[in-house]
Amino acid sequence: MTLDERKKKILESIIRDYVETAEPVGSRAMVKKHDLRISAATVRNEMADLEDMGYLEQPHTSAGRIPSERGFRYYVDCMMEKEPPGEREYALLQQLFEHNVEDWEQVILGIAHFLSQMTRYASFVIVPAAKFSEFRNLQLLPLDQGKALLLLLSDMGVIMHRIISIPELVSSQDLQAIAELFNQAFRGKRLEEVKRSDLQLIRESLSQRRRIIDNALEAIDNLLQNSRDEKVWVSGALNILNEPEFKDMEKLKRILNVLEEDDSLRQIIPGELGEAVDIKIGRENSVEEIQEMSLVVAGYKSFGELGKIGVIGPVRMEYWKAVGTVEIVRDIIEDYLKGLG
Amino acid sequence: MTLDERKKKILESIIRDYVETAEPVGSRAMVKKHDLRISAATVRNEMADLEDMGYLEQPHTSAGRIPSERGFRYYVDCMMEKEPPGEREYALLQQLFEHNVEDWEQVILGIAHFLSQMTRYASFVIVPAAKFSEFRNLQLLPLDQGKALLLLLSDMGVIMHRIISIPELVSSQDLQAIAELFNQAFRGKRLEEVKRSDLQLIRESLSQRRRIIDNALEAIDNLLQNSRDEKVWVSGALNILNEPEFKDMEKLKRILNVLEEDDSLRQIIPGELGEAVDIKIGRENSVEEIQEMSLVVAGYKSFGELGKIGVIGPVRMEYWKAVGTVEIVRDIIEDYLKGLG
DNA sequence: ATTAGCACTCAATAAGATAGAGTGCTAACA
DNA sequence: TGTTAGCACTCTATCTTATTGAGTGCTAAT
Repeated sequence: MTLDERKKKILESIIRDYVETAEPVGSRAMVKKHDLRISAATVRNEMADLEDMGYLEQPHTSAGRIPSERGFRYYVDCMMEKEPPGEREYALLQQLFEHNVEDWEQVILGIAHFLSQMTRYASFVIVPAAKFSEFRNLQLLPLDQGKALLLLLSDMGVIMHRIISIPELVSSQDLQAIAELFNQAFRGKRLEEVKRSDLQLIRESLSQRRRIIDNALEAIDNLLQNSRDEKVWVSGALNILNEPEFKDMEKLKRILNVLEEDDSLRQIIPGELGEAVDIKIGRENSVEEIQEMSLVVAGYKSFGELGKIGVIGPVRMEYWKAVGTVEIVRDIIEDYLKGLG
Repeated sequence: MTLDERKKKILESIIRDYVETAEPVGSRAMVKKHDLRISAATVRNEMADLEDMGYLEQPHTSAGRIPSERGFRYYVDCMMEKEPPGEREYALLQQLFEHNVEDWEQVILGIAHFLSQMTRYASFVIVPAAKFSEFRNLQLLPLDQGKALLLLLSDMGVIMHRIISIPELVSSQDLQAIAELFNQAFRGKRLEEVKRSDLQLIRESLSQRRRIIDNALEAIDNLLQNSRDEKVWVSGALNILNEPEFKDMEKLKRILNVLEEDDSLRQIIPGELGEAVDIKIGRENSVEEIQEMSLVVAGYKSFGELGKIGVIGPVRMEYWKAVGTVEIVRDIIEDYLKGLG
């Protein structure tokens, strides 16, 4: 289904006006604003056509037109030119790396935060689950008075550190020996492959020093159970307070609650992502609570796994800006992570 | 200024009704509800007195009365009996410690989260700045391919871990020697006392292996600069969406924004705290944006420093519940932290 | 194919009417 | 002297009714 140039022009004008004002767009006002060289009556005819085709809709008979979700979809697929962020924003984004003090998760979080500020929509990041990363190294370091630091490293960096208690009389060599046991058993394995039965095996193979082993095992076991899932972060959720479509308190509550709950978000964000930025408009989302919102998501490679970053905003979204910005941010993250390897 | 029994009873009734309904309380309805054994007319007289004394106010001449901030203050100071959480909640709270996998900051965060669920207000925690903790141990562990793990421990646990790059040909003994240098210089010092000049000193005293030292120093220096401040966490901020006094969107925005910004919160929460739970009602708060809210805060001892935990809600707050709950939660946190030592 | 003109529609706003909860005051009562 | 019933009055919230104005669809002329 392809539209002639004039219809396209009109659809685009309506979309841009509507995105800006959140009000239905009338024929007269539109002709004036964009000074198209046709009359309002002609525009009305074209609008009626576009409505028949399903690209526009009318809140009520005597109101202007607003783009339907299908209208947005057509625009996004066939007409949109993405708009990368300006020089100034780009420079600010780069600055985030100058004081590179944080660990990489923190850096990505910072980037996501900035993404929400640039777009004025809520942003989210999904960091792949640590369970997919590769076991590198387990360390047991003696601390004072019957305590030791258990340290677990994978190719993603430090995955866990926890202070465990040990008998008073264990030597640092003993600890190293125990750690070595873990290392031999697990080196190169993915964390998800480390099963409880493996843990059990180690326990049995080394029955002396049982207390240390037990404590270490318990910590690791807990880690494996609790960190199975990828991490989800949202920032700038309050941006939706500025959108007129959410002036209704009930709607607002529903949506903010969804944005606050990790589990809901995991469901919302598409599982598979291609190279290109993915857009879900309104009811294209399967989760009911956010069928009045749109998603713009990009995937990034993180230690061989798929991470995700994007924004979530009203259907009446500046897709051109959102797509341009998310894309750049994705590229920057990938570059950064590549630099870490 | 003390009130006779009847006035107290009336003030309390008004407060409880108003807290529950958020509506002005009229004489007739009140007499019926609480079946006081006096007539509405008498109550009206008493109300007029209480209004003269400044404990009640009238939104407009023909409305009922609502408690003034001073009224709440009187109630809180002279009449209130705090109400600890029920058995069931207490049990749930205890459960939080069963799967004690997290590090202690995470545990405290979990407790604060639970606090917001119990009270239905926003809760906050302030964790004292790491700069006050005592340097214990610096470790440099070799990883693969020109990388090492820098680990900084204080009495508060692991303060920092960061992967730094090192020349390919450094032995594990070399790393240990370097770490030992830091340890001798800093052991027992408070982090806040470690000055840049000290760092400089180490750098000069060991000019070979400069690259490792430089990288380590930079990481530490960054840490010292960036972790100066205490950490603030808020949870359950969305609870205020349920309060009728914040149905106005502008008010809501202002308040949620304050709750989201660490710096604003730091200003809001009183710096000094005694043994008892501290209550700030409405305009007793100095920060303008939250002068329609009340604070209930308790301090807890954390590694010798003062941490804070509490709730923030509308002036029309169930102070009795809030105080009871915050107090219990504070005690539980202190017990927990004591157990860590 | 385009456009001017006109009757019609409908939400949003304003203006007026009503109801109801609550007060303050007065006078009677224990 | 403290308490209470009664009553006139006040004021908001709500409901009704008009009015306005932006916008449409249709028809006829260009």
